[in-house]
Amino acid sequence: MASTRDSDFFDRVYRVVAMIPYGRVTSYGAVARAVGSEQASRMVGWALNASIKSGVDIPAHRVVNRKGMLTGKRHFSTPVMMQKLLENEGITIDNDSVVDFERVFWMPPPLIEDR
DNA sequence: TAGCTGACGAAAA
DNA sequence: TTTTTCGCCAGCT
Repeated sequence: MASTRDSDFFDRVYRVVAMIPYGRVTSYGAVARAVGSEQASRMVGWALNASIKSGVDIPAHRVVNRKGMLTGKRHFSTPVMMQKLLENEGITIDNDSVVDFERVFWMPPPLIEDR
């Protein structure tokens, strides 16, 4: 029943990030909004960080801040890893920022408590 | 146990 | 227009 909120916030973030399409990016705020806590944008990044440490395989590199800046690249194995992954998907990065950000931006739908 | 930090965002001054 | 402050929630020390 309804309820998948065993892990609460983090689990929701994982799910939203996991559904980001290939070659697309989204922002922390957008994810936060999708999970129901628009103001908790800080936690989104923190959740991704925790996910990496937890071994959860999610495209965290597709999540950038509101400006399209790769602020979270420093948390990856290497600072260039995030940019490299994005470029590998056809996204152009310039000065640690996503070029045509609004064009590749993907707005996550409201998370439906499935399961 | 209690307090600080942290991958952001938006509003106010 | 730019800079600063507050809010958010959970994990870590």
